[in-house]
Amino acid sequence: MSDSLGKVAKLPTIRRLPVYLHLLRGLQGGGTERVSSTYIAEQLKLDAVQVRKDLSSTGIVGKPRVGFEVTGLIDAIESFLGWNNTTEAILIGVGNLGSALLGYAGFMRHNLSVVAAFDADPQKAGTEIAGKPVFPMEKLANLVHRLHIRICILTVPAQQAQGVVNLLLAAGITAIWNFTPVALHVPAGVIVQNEDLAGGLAVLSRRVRDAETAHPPRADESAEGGDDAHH
Amino acid sequence: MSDSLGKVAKLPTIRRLPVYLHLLRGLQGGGTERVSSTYIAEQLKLDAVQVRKDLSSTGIVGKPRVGFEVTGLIDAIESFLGWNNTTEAILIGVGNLGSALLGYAGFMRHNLSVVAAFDADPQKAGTEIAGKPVFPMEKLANLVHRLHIRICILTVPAQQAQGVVNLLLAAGITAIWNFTPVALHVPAGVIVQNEDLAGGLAVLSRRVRDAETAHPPRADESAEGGDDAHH
DNA sequence: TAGATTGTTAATCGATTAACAATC
DNA sequence: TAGATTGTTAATCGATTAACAATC
Repeated sequence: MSDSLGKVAKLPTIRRLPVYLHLLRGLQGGGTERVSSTYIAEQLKLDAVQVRKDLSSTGIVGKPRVGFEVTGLIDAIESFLGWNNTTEAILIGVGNLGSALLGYAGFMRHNLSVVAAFDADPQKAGTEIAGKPVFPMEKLANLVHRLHIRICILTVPAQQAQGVVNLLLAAGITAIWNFTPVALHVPAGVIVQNEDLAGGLAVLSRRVRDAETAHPPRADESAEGGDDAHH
Repeated sequence: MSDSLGKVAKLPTIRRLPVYLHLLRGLQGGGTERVSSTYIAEQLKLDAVQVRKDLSSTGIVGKPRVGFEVTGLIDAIESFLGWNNTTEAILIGVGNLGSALLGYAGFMRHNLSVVAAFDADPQKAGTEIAGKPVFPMEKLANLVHRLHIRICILTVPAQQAQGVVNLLLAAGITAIWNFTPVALHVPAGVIVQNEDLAGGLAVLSRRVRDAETAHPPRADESAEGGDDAHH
């Protein structure tokens, strides 16, 4: 039963699928009809075997000697991710990041549609951001029930994260895309997907620091570094 | 030499460090002086051994029976990530996401300071967003050189990504935090850190889809799904 | 001392990479 | 057919988890 809509795919594979999708859409726009795993691997700096394995987990099969049909691949990936039919979501916390995500065109291309936003600040209620209405928190439960919303994008300040999540759970939300740095407490069966910008920044910072240790910056800049980093 | 500022740490470990940091800062704010790996593991839903291994890669040592000093841990993690002295960066592409990141307070807490933004749209030049000046692309090379900037946050449309990266490379940028879905082409030695929102959304989408397959939604909503997902 | 906690070494698990058979 | 490409099975690599010794 769990295989009826595609094989089981590993998390790293799923993360790579949107990258394939982006490349394939470009090819499709340019009129290309078939593509080989070798070509995809070159373009994305991946291993060709990995590409084939990733693609095969969506259920698609290629033709030896020929490659894959671009359109078929796009359909397979979209279908595998559930991106072929629109899912509605709400967003909570209309600060900098929340406002940006409201206007982020990428979501619609991925068929996630944010239908409403909420904020604890009563000043924000009644306004619109990127064409999306902002409501006070009191309206949350009612709207979620009425529209059968299951997904919430969480962009509130860290201190309020768990409190808001409790409201979401009470309202019937079953999946949370969590942009806060908080480990949310939810009952079994509720999906929490942590989107950790700080984690990415940490990796970047460390790589920059490693590179500087290997090749120290020019002497005319020495005032900036080299002070207390040694423990 | 490569060990002088901490042991080598795996990428997953580095990604987790900011999560520890957030918890520890909360503890510090509450006046807690010491903490055990067991407690941290409970709070963050991690394995205690993993917590100890992660922490030990920053160079810190705990005391058996006692635990770790909160302040010492914070210092060790910040120092390990290079977050104890401010690094200056620029941002290119002041759209929705770019604007949000300009105002994203999280960066300052992590000691990355965005000093200027750039945009190809001449209408945006001369304005300020979140207190940060927006310049036309022509000023890029000059400012990067003058301020010895090495890090760039890239939030331009996908089509323009590689072209802008070429400008960045010419200007002397050596590290790019890439928010576009494009596999950037850079020479060896230049750091590219891909921050892939679509990847996170893909994982969320797939998990939601899996959950729905296991426990289908109520019958009164059947119009929404179950159409063409079967291959 | 006894007991709790750290830190390390070994075992397991999962993902990537390599080798190769299948096929158009 | 010959050759290129797919897809799978085995081997390697890396990260997590488990077992246990060290220590305050």
